[in-house]
Amino acid sequence: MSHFGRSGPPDIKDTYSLLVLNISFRTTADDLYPLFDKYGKVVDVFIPRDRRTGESRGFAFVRYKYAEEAQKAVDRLDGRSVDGRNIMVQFAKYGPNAERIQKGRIVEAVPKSRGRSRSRSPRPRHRDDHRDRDHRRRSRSRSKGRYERDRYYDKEKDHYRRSRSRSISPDRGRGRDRRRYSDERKSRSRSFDSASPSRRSYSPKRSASPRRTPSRDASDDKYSNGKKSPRSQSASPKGRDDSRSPSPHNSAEQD
DNA sequence: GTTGAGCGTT
Repeated sequence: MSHFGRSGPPDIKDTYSLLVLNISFRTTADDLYPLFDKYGKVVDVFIPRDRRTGESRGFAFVRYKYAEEAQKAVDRLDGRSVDGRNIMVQFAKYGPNAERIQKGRIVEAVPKSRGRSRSRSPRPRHRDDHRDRDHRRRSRSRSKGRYERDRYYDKEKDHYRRSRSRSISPDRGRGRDRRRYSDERKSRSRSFDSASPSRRSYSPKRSASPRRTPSRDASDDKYSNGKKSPRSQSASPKGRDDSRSPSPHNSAEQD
């Protein structure tokens, strides 16, 4: 039973989710499970991964069966050195089962009886200040470089859109690409053909121009969510590439 | 090979 989150949340009825932050990017659920399981009954361990790269986002969710055990793990593992990084363990708040928190005001934390009378690390937490959660997932990291690049294309986006609106219809370009990449779509990411400068035959000067509109971006994300990223996202990084290369054609990358 | 504030999936 090392596959957590493989089939979604197993049983979230009386479990308490803990948020583990500051973990290594290569830390897996199997690495955290034995660590947290020592302090209590761990029901599930889930590590969110990036949709595009599939890399770990640097935090995990450990679900305990009892709040007291969870609190104990928080107190014991909080600030602990894991994989060379000192992790931060705290109770999850914005989780899917956050309703119980506001309803019963349980806060998923231990009752006032125990309270956090033990010892708490006075770490500076400016999380409440940054309420823009949507901003964090975009510029989570080195993505900032892309962010600036997107802004740069933003001004050209309008010009680019006008050009192709009166000259080339989107259906024409897509129809051709879709026909050619019929078999590539299965193995290749859709982001590639959009970001490939060589693919833009009708606008070689502009080169890479994702021209991402909010609506398009949302749709694109949904597609990636439902079909493009079915890979396992749990403690099994072993067979992540085995199920994504059914094409015997090695020239799929070359045009 | 990179990054480091944060809150999650079938």
